[in-house]
Amino acid sequence: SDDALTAIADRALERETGARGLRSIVEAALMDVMFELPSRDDVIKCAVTRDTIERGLPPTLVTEAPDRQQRAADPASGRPPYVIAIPPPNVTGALHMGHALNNSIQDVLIRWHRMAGFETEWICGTDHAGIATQAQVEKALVREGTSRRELGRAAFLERVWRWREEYGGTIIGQLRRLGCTLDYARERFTMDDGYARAVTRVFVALYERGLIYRDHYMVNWDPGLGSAISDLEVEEREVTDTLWSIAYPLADGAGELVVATVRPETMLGDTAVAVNPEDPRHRHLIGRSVVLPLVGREIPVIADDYVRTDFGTGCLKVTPAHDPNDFEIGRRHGLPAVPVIGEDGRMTPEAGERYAGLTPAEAAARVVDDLRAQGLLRAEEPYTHTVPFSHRSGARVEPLISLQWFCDMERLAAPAIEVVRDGTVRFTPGQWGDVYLRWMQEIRPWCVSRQLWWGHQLPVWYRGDEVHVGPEAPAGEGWERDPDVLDTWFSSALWPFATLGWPDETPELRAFYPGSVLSTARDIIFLWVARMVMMGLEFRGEVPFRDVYIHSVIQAPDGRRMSKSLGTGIDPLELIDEHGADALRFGLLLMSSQQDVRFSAEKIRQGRQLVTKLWNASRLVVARGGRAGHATPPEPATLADRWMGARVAAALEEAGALVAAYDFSRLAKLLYELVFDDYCDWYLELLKADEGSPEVAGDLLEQILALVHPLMPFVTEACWEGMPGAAGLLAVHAPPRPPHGRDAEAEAAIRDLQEAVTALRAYRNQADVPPRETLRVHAEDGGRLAPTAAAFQALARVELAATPVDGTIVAVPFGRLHVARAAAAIDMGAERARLGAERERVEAELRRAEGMLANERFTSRAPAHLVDAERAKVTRYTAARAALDERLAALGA
RNA sequence: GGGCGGUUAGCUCAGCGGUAGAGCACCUGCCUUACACGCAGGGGGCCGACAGUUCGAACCUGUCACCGCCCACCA
Repeated sequence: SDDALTAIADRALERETGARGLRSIVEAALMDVMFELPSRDDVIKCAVTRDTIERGLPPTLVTEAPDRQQRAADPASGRPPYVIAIPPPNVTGALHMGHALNNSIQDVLIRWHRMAGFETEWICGTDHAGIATQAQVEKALVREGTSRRELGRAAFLERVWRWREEYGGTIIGQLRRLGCTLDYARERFTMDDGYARAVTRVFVALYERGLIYRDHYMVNWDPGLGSAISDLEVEEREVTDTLWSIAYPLADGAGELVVATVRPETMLGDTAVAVNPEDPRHRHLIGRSVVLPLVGREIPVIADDYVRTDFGTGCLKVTPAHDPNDFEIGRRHGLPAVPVIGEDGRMTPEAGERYAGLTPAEAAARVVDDLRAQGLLRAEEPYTHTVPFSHRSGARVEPLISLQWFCDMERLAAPAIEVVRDGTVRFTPGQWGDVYLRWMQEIRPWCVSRQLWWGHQLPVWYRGDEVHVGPEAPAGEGWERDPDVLDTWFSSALWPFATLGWPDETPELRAFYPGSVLSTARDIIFLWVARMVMMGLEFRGEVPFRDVYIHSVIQAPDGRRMSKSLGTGIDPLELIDEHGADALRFGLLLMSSQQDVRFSAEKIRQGRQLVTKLWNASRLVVARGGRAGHATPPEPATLADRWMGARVAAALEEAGALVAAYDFSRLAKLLYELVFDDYCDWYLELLKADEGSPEVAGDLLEQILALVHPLMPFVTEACWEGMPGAAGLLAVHAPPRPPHGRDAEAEAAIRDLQEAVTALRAYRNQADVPPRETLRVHAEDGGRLAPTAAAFQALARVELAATPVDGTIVAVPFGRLHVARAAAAIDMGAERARLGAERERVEAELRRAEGMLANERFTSRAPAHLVDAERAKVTRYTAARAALDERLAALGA
């Protein structure tokens, strides 16, 4: 391991000193390499259970990733670095399945590009998660019999910081267990000093550019939280309420108007009744007034297009203080707003003595009672509609007018729309780009202030009517800082550049902005992705990333959402304990898709099977004398070598395309098949039959390990370490090199071999021939099996006879195999039925193909190669049918 | 109310215009000295319904039926 360290240090020195003068990076990298890189034993720490030792099974790999990612970039290439900023997990959070999938994906991308020679940077860090964290600490305080208010702001914040020290960041350790090669050395936190500086700078700049302003406006008030929340934090839920019809007497005593409402308590704040100007039923009332029951206030009847004539009575009570629509109507007509529900979620004194202090629900009941007593209730009926609830606290959102800070989004959105339209930023799958655009085009102001303590306090000071926005209080006495903090997403929006030292022009910022890819779940496209694009463009003049990959959502096995509260969550850490991190990573990637998928434990088990397979295959190859570290690919000695080399080369090419397309499910599948089907089931079997050379087997294993490594870093690293000739970490291995290109001759020969071996195995099963029994076979094959005759005899356990033998005919696409075994051993009836069915299938296909060829419209219109394909099929099926006829005849049919 | 996605083998999912695929589960053989967390062989599907386009449709178009998600200020 000392050699490895030295080599890495040497390479780092050489590399970094040439790298665009990034002095601080050079020093940091060298320090890490020299003093902090764990030894190989730490990197590949294998927890070997008693069971695995006793049974000789492979180790269960549950280790942690290296502390420091290795940069293997070639600065001479001039390629831009490959950069991903992790979606910062909540500092107090625990790793869940979404994190596990998303970070597996990112690690594949990072490792893949690192091995491909890119300089890579995977920005690491956590989010302070204002509301979630504050809520957790508050809960703890309640258990201790105290509260946030009791402690006071300063003591409370101190407490949160301590909480963070104690419980925060465990998720980062969990990412290590997953094997993620983040840049742990440069871990950031959205509340660290440098980051706070960036947040302040952005707020002040946006204020100075006129994009941030303070206003009395209708906000979503979360009474549970005691704070305003943004539109995106509101969730509409269907609720069945009662729709009450209430009579409002006309002020002149000439009758009444009837309005309908599900919130009778808000009538206390009504300042008008609106009707549609086109409505003949009510037109004559416009400009007159009604007396608001229970209150006695005289309010006008106004005309507004917003009122529907086909709903309810056509009369709308207008409560500008507590309904977003009414708020707009109020602004249009200059109506006063009478707030009757306060920020504490209770009725205000303005609601009247009789109602003040009640909850809205209590007030509603009392209002209804009172109206009924006065004979003003006209009707009540059940009514199902959607009602806003807080995503955060679960409380029913109370729309009310409040003085808050807003960010005007329209100007910021314009260029962010453009970059997605013109493809500068590309979503995968592409449909999410449309979703993004639709939202951006109808973007509304963002309420960025929160009435919380944990977060970035607004850089705003007040003195009387004076307002100062800036990093510090202005000179002079009496300035008080705004107690509110910023929406957590405000700071998250700066993540791609604030983590790199902005607003300073640091070397990291110059080197690693803009990033390459953002990988995330779709639920934060608006909350986070869109805002990063806007802020990146506004403050760096460049998009923060070129590609946005939206991964699938993994649901519980029963199709419900995976969530702790539903009890449907599955803990990825337990899966790591049970199957190892590689198995989890692989399984999740295999599951992932363009659409939502249900979690299936089988996929994780499949991952584990691949781990085991690689381990066992490595043992075999090493035992046979295979080694790693060939400077140039060893010359293939056999057809099997050539064939397998071609398979690896093909897989390599395909894998590259799949990574580029973010198709991780297919990538996982491709590698699984390469290892199981091609390398183990065929090539290693051929190797055992001395039809492959250990030199090539070792080299191919090395390439396969390198290819699989981004998905399964632990087992591949362990296998690699066990190979003679292996030096250094596989993680910084050169990219897998295609051993040889296509090899038509070898591929054809091995295909013939596979067909013959498979046909004989099938025959053996049907004819109930013991696997150990060697069969005498005469091949009528036009010499097709000659190049692989020895392999054929070994794998099919046959002895080739030069002269014809009597017995059974086994058909292969290129001829017939005569097996010297009496057909009597076979269940004649069953065999005849089976062959008959097979013949029928072939016959049907033949008829279909002939039918197509007989159709003049097909032969004249379809592309030539498809017509040729059909002709070839006819030839093939005719031959197959003849062979089947022959076998049926031999059976005496 | 608007939009998006889904409906394919018992289960979880691929395939998206030219003979229906994988893994798991199932059945039958094998402890073949890398691996029984394995190997070999096999059974199983009118591709949600209906109509249309096409020489040809699981795949394209339309309608419908369920299921899921997102957006939305009709009291």
